[in-house]
Amino acid sequence: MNREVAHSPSVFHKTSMTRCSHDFHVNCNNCRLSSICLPLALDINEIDQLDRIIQRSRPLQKGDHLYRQDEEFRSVYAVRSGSVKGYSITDNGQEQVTGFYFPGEVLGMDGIAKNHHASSARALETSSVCEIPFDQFGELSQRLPNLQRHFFQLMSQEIAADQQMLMQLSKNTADQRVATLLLSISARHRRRKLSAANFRLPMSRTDIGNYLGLTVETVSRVFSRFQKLGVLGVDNKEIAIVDPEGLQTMANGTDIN
Amino acid sequence: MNREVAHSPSVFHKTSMTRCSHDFHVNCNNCRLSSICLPLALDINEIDQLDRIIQRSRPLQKGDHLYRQDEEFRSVYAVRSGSVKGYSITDNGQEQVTGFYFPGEVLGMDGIAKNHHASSARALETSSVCEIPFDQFGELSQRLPNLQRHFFQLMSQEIAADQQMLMQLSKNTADQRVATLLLSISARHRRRKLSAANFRLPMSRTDIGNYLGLTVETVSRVFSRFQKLGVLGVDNKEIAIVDPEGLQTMANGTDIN
DNA sequence: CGCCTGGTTGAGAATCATCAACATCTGTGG
DNA sequence: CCACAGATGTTGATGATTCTCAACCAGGCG
Repeated sequence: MNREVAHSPSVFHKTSMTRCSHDFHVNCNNCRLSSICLPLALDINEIDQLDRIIQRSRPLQKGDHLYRQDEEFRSVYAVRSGSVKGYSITDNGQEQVTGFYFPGEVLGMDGIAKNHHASSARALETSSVCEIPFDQFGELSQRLPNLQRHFFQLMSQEIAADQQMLMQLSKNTADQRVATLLLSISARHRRRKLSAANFRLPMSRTDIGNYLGLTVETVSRVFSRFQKLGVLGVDNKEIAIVDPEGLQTMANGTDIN
Repeated sequence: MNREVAHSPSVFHKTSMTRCSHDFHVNCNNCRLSSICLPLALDINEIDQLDRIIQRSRPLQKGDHLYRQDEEFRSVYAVRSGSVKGYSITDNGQEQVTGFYFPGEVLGMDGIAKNHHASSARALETSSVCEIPFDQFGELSQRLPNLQRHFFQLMSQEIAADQQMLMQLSKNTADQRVATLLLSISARHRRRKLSAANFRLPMSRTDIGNYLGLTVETVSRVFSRFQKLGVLGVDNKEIAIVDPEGLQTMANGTDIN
């Protein structure tokens, strides 16, 4: 059971003494997120088998890494609470934010191909995650068709989402991009039975800009403009969607079709 | 109407397009592409099982669809010859090219999630493809760990590639985007043991622009500029990479950091 | 209290889109 | 085989969105 690896800086590989000390009672069956997370397609017995390979550690602090680019790939992760930012660094040292992950969402799948993580992931706030060792997961999904199928679907979803994002970056204005991101975050809150209208953005303006292919300044201006138009309420990271329809219109492109 | 080729015609070795693609008894075992395609990770016996579920139809003509957006998802496809364009249509009717697929490459995986294709795919030229019915494929990969693993990797690769593309669109100039695309196509030719320096682009300038988030005019100008700089030879769709290093420099960003 | 990070706002600059004209290619039918 | 028409590609002039540079403000923390 000694999987601790000295060369790895990830928190997961140096928490042996704290694992299971507080969280042993959390499992997939009693997890509020099971209906939108990996267990989604499984029956009780299957969930139990999945649960047995999942590792839960103590919460990550803001800024802690789940994994780093080029590190050996071992696991995929499901966010349990908090939020996580995925990003990668180009050859010439620029950062590109590749996604934001909220509770119930799975990340790390881009590392499967090369057995090394193609991106890094760090907590945007205090967060906890479930680690799913991929070797064991592969074996398990060999035995559970439902699990295999669901994971295929999960990866497919990620592909489709990324392509949606390509569209964003390729065709949309700054206004449209920001509006779309806010609507996406709103929808993900709704999925978790949280307020779709009022929420706190866990990421910085810089991260938003980076993700959307815009500068901080532009993002800030868009927020201000939306507020002035009465579509949004903006108080630093607190966001209120005052006029959802209006925001949707902005996302579609201001001009009438 | 004689074509007066005023610009460096010597760099071109016209690529012959007359390869016979209607082999009658094509199978994965005798396919030239098996080492870079789905069979990659399988042994002879396993390839045979895979081969048995693959359907091969007569070649597609230029413009023919493999599948259309929103159509029910049944299969993924591997390109055997020719080339394919993936694209989707937004709510407001705009087209977004999501990828170009060359022999040995697999497409259609974005349809798995919702059981409906999230994009369309059409042949850019006369092409043949292998159709892989996904139900059977799922069952088979249930029995063949190697196949499951390889397909996980394939999807992961697609995710990583899309995220790479996000970076492109988000951070790079027109020059960098075009340079990167050309280098990508070049590398994929090399993988198939074809000339990495001289090839024919199967897609239109419009498609390139659409894919890269640029207008046709911009793409055209970049091509002209690269030619003027002695990096490329451009004769309509025939491309000669005259100075690969130079092109790589353009892809990285012209300015030194 | 002052520093530092993160956010906002303004003015000017740059890249790329748009509009427009023209050139070239393709393929179809005479 | 040629002629023509529509599609595709090229080039130029102009303009808009967004970036860059810069100043300033606000909040958190030593």
